Amino acid sequence: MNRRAAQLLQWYDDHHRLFPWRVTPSERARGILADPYRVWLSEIMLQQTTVEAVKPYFQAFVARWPTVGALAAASDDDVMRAWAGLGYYSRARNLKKCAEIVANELNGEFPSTIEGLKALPGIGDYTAAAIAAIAFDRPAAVVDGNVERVVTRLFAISTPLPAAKSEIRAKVQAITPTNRPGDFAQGMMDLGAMICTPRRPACVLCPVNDDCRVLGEGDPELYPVKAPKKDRPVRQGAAFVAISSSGSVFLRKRPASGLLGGMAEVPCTDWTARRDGDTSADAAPFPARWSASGSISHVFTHFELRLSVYRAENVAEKIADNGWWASPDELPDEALPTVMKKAIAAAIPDAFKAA
DNA sequence: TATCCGTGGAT
DNA sequence: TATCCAAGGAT
Repeated sequence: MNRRAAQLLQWYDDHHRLFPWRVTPSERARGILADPYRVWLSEIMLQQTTVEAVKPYFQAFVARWPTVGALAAASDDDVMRAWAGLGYYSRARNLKKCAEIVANELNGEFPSTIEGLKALPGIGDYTAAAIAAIAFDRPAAVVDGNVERVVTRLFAISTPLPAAKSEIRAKVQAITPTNRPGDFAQGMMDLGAMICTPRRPACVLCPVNDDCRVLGEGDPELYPVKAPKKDRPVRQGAAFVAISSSGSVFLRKRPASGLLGGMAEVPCTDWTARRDGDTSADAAPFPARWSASGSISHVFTHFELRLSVYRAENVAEKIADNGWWASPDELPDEALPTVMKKAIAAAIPDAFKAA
């Protein structure tokens, strides 16, 4: 084993983080293996998402659906409701598809190879390598944002991301040991999260600081070099919160693909970058006594949305038939993305407050 | 390769 | 307040 890997593994033994989905190094040494289902579920949830945000969702999912078979047997709507608030909802749609394939076509067993894993929906280069290494002890090159940062610093790779990805992957493959590749991968990610951080890295505590090119000759904070980001345009529209005489709110289901695909919404106008779009009550989906109820702003990855919110009370439930009416009790459990909860809260301030 | 796709916490 | 960014994938 190369010296970097040995030092990294020793550091991981001493300083690894504990997570509900993780098997500790000592457990692994005693022959306890990670459950591929839990590894897969956690890796999907952790894509572009912080550990603290994932923890309660992971616990709720494994409590409700302990096996891939149980998840495959769940309804699509139940899965989307359980995912609501975590973001990137295509992950939830692909999660369900993947569970069905594994449960129904693969005898309930996840593939152990990169190729087999990558063939499944929602599993790309990173996740395939992570599952192969962590759940099956395959010496796969696991490259996430943490590893990109660690490796560009270790080897002083100044090619901007994402062009540097292939170069980084080759370096990671070269230093990945055949013994304990899963612990090595998790150790590299822990190192990036705790020591080799984006700002003010704790190089004095780093187990491989004696072999880091950037630390010797430059400023680690300048790595990785990234391509410049695009600016974020503003779009605007109007949202309409219709309330029935019993206090229920009218909801619709969004189209299955695209932004917030398959999630619930209150009726909205188009979200347009144009400034001359109609965001008045005249744009309402059906006639009612609409009154202005403030506005909300929500930042997506590639645009900022400003919504004028209108509310109407005592709306006859028969007036709209392309959705459903959610009672105050049901509302918090609907598959509502955060932007929709904001819009509803602007019209009904206590809609999502604990009873 | 570039773009689309959420959310919330840290700085 | 503005920006970054966190265990990326699909197209």
